[in-house]
Amino acid sequence: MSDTETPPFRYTAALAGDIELRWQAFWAENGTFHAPNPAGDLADPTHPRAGAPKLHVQDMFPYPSGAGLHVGHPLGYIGTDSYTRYKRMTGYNVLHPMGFDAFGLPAEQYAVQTGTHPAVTTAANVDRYRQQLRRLGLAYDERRSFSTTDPDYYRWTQWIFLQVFNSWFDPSVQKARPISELIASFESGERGPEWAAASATERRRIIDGYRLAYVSEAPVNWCPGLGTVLANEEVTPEGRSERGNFPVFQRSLKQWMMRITAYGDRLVEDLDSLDWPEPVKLMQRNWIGRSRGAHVDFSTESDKITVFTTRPDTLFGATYMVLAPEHDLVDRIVPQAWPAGTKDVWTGGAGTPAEAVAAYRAAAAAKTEEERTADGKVKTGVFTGAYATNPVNGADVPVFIADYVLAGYGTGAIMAVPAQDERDWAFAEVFELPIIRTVQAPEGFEGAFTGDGVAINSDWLDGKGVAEAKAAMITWLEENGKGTGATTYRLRDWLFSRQRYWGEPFPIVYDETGLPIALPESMLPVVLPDTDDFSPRTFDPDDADTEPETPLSRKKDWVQVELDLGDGLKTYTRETNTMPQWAGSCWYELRYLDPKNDKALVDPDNEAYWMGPRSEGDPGGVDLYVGGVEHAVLHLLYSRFWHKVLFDLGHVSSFEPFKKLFNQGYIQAYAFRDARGMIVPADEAVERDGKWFVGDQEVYREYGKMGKGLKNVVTPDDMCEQYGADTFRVYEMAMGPLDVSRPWETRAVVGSQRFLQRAWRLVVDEETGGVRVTDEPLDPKSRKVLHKVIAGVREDMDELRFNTAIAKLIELTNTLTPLSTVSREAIEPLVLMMSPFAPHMAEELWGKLGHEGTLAYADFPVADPAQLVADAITYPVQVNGKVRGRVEVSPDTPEAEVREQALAAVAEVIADRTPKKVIVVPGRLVSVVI
RNA sequence: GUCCCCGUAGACCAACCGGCAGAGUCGAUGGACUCAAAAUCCAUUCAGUGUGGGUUCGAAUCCCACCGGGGACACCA
Repeated sequence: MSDTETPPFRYTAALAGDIELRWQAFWAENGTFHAPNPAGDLADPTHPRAGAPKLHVQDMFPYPSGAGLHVGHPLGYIGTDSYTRYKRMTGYNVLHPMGFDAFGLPAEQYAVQTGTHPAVTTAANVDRYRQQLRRLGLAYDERRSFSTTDPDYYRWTQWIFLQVFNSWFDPSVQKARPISELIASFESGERGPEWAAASATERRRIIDGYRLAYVSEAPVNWCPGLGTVLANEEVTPEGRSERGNFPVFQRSLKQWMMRITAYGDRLVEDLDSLDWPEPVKLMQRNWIGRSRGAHVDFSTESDKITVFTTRPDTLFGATYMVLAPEHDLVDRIVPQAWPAGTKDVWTGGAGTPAEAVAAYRAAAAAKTEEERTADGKVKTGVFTGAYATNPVNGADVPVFIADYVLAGYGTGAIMAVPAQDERDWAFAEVFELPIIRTVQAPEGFEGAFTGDGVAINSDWLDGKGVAEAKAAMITWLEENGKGTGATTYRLRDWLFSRQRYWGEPFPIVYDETGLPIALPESMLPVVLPDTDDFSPRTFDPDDADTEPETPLSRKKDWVQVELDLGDGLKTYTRETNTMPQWAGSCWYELRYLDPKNDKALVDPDNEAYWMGPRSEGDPGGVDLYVGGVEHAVLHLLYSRFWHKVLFDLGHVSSFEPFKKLFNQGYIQAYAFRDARGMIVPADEAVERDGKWFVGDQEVYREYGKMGKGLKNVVTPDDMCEQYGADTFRVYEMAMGPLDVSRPWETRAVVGSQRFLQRAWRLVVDEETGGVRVTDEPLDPKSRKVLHKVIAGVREDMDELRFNTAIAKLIELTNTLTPLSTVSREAIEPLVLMMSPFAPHMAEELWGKLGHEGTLAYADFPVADPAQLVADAITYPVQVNGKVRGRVEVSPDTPEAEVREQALAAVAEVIADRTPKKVIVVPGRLVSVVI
């Protein structure tokens, strides 16, 4: 291409780049996108939006990787940027911040690989991300940006940890309360006499048992390959680590936990107050897994076995019991020899119950999780030799162990009711156990009946429906001391410690008792000590018998610390675990509100303004939160939990962090393999006659994530270089609805560039650079189009339908293009409406149209209702569903008149037949039935 | 296996509460400009809505079944 032949003032990538860098500098210098707070340092009563209605829109912040952004990453950011620019122009005080989630495993692993300190690589990555985002013209209030690794930020992460540590959950009010209130209640003696008799250390231990953050020795997910323990949420159903895909083993280790289970009910129930996609709500409900039912006690000769059941109404049909193989009671109930009546299939061929149990346990332990849960697998198990007594009818039922009962759920023991449970049915068939129906199944029904029906074979329950029978049975159990109503959760407490370096240190020390002591707020932040020795101790991924070792524990001079915590100067030992990656992202939405506040996490006035509830029942929270569906459980559950704790303790007025959630789609890309199956660079593939070639070699197309592995990465930098940021933004927004995933196609980007070029040309003469716009009024027909487009664009913007909004803007541009004069009446609204998507070009044109400064606070165009009324309506006239004619009438024509004209228009088709029915749909069509 | 979402021109996507299947983009074809090409501009092209039923005056839209794609859950008592 020769520059001399391109018109000198054409909107090319080079010109776009020039305009874009200029406006980005302007916005930064003038603080154009600073949002005023009601209180504190960021308050600004002179700001055009001070005191205006607020709108808090947020993206899930990125984890800055070494690879930088590809074109898929900013999709949501551009969406929220366009949306918030629009809302700002309609009068809102918009908060649209961006930060960086920079602690965590990947940064540390990258650092280990490269031998560079994670602080260095993280800072470099954050820097690069900032540059890339700035280049796209994203309108962030940069004063509110932070990384979770900033000590000023994680000081407050640690502060929240202290709040959690210094609280307990009071079930009587279903909320967290300060631990001091619990201590006071113990000291008053209202919680029994043990307190008075307890030593100081014992008292601490008692209290520690109530805290929302606590240390416990419990089975946890130990991942030798990563050298750390993991939360349940971080382990895949296959029993491997979500990150790195290493084997995970159950080990009993001493770890920090957070009592998220206390919030199970509220985490389920408050979902109803949220405007979230249903699938995400469902995933959270599934994960929490609340079930209501009863604990029922079955007695054996020596012990009592408590089971959890959701179907206490079927107790009369319980014909055997099953314990998880690991259940504590198994060894105690196993008798010396098989009792009389033991069937052969029950013994697994073993000579004694003890041998059978041992053999079964060994076999179960050797199985992988996949084998254990394999679809359609036959039930296995073995008789323990013991019998228990069904509390409702005194029947003796055999007790089995089987791996279909999980140790970690409920009590690890079940009563088996084969007639009403498919799993129990399958087991009963294998082990020849009796099946007694206790719910009337439909005629001819085979198998376990889990539906609703009338109780049968159940003595005093007979005739009751399932719900009624459940309630009656729970009452009976409680009155007879055989059980209680109970609710269980699949959700486990949150394993909160990691044996890694790159995370927030705990604000915790230990004294000689080995019990944890919270550091006072005045000692925050506990700064992560610098070290060259940051590599975690990892192990052979398959070696379960290894012990985690925290990198911080090697830093002896840091671990041993002299402090005065009220008892004079003493030596303490620091906690050497660090917090999990989720900690920093659990509350960042709050810090954006008041990022510089060093007195409080967030000033209450600022929190109430940006996130407070607006009406009764309103949970408050971020008005719009946009991000990928992959955070449906982990991040969104943890942050809801922390938010509720902060709410209970009075630090925030909203009881949910994110009122509306929107899941954006993904941009994926084609990748190509040659005949040998090797990936070839996607940008070298050329299409010919429906086939793809690199040179003369045919290659084969597939579809997947954009990434190095598939050699199909396209970066925003490439796009800015080739087309400019505005073109890139318009393309991403125009290619489809924000929530739909779609393939990237670089060659289609030119369409968006052409659109911007046409719009540019409406204002600027490509040869002279002069402004072509006149003050002559627009012709009436185009005016109608203009107002129709304004009305449509507003509607689309409000609903986040950016693709259709852009289509309307293109339509308007295409309407104006052939006109001989370019009227200001049309151009100014067009420029304003384009500005959310192509802000740099719009600013530039706005200036050329004679305006000073930025258009960021200009009023978004409003449609004139008078212009939205059509001059004439053309009614298609259908006869028996087929269009047979048309009539054109003025919009205010009465229905009867339309009907008459329509019938006249199709008189020939109707001929001498009599219409059975004539339907006039006002403004739409006329349908004649003959 | 169960549940959820989605199938519309060659590709990406529109079509509001059931009312004439097309707003926009790419591609393709033709033309203008050019010595030529690129870029740009103008014009044209193309589906009857995954399949089969049903409801309705009228179905892409609602209902049922099936096919295809994507996602979630998968012994949670």
